[in-house]
Amino acid sequence: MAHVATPVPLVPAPADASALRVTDAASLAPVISIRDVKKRCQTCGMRELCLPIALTGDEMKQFDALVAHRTKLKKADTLYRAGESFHALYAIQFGSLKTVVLAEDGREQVIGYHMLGEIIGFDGIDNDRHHAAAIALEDTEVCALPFVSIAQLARIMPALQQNLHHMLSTEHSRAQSVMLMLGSMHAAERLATFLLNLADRYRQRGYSSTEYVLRMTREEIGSYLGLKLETVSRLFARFHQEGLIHVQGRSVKLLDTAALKKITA
Amino acid sequence: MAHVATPVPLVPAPADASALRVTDAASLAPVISIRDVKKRCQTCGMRELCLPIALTGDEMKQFDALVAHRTKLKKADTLYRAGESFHALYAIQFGSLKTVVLAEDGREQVIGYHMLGEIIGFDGIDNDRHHAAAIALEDTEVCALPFVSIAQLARIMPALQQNLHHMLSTEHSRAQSVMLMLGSMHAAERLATFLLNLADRYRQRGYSSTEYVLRMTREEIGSYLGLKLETVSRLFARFHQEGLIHVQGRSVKLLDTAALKKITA
DNA sequence: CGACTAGTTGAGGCCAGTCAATGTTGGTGG
DNA sequence: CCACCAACATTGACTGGCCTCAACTAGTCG
Repeated sequence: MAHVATPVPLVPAPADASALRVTDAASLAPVISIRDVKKRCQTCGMRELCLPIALTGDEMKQFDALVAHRTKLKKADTLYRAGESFHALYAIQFGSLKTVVLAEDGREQVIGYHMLGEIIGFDGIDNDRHHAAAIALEDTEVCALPFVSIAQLARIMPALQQNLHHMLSTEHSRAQSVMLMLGSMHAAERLATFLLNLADRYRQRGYSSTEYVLRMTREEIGSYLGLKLETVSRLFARFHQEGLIHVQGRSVKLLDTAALKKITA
Repeated sequence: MAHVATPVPLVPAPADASALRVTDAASLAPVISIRDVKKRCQTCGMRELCLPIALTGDEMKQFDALVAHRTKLKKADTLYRAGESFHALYAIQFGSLKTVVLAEDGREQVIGYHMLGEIIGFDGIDNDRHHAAAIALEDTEVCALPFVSIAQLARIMPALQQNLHHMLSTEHSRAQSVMLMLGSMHAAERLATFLLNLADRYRQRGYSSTEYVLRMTREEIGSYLGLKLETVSRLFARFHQEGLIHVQGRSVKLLDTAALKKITA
């Protein structure tokens, strides 16, 4: 069963006064000295995609200082649950997560698939509680960025403010695209859109855009696309047969992206 | 046919130097003096729901000063189109608008229905272009809030910054709910959810929550809900027959909200 | 008054869902 | 290392909900 991740301090927290309680959520709060966090934004491979893009060296240092801690998640671990109090955004260092919302009757729907370099948690800002839950799909590591600190820093650092606005807006645009997909596309169009979208995001990250490994089960993909797992499975088979892709379990190879693109339009 | 609205200055713009070109989009830019805008935030009935909530009197004045102009829209007028350059958010004074996104093949999907007191335009922040179009569903009036000014003011006015973040996040949460609806609900559940959502929003605005007039056609409602207009029409008839609602064209009266709520879950 | 748009209602078809059986994969412990 | 098990995936047969097509009505505006 999935359990809540207990953030692992990279270095044992010292017992002296420099130890700082970063958050108020007792169950999640690690006692950890900020000075002891080893990895820094300056050396982070993801900084090009993260909040501090376009910051000067000095600004970067200030931003770096507010990173509360890094959290390691194992597969199926929960980063935050729906209804849980919000205090931080999370930058994904590596790995991937899904975000899910629950209907009142218990049905759940995957509404997001997030990979390294992306920032999640925006849904908690408006009423200090998360609407969705975030669950790791594999071994994953995230940086916790306390939101009050970000907001504070954004006031004196226009570039950071702009980045924050951009990220919030990008999330919104992404959501709009998903709505378009769910509202007006057929099953095959949805899957093709999904496969091409993944290809694009892997390409942006310097990975192969034609060959990748899915991190979600057929059921999770189906949930994200508003389809049943059997439908997803059948579509994979059909695309494979038609020579558009090669599928072997979760390994996917796009063979004819032009044809896939044609399906989406 | 829908045509782009030409914002009507409330007072003829003077020809002197105080005339200020508020925007660069030539076709949309009204030449209007900021000093001549009559209505102020202080006297606006919508200020409780708008960006300046919780601002002090002095802060409110500063915010008020940045409101570039008010725009009057007739039914079917376009406030902004997809692809158009972004420069302002819009606060809806009265009336309502739909937001629509277009797929590459020309299909369009309604992704939002916005009423007085709401702020739209957030989708343009990330790459300075709007992703969706906003179209008036009736005679409507909006305040244009230049985004650079808002951002600037937010840096020195934490309450405004917080409001801005909240609004962006609320939009995100709303989008998540729509995704849940489109991805995992049946036709009847979707319509019931829609009707109850409208009831709630009218209630928040001090209107009747059990009796209201729809501003959208069956086709637009269907597009928003991912259904065809015939399906929407049939569902209205069914709900009516079952005594859940009373429908007469676009006038709706909710008779059994408990039963409607039950349908959604 | 005619033309047009919006809405209703019916008949029939198809796409995706449901139910069910079987195959495959990956992790765990003997 | 292999056997076992559970989770994941595939495939087939059938069903049903929503879409499509179509005819008709009601209301609106020039």
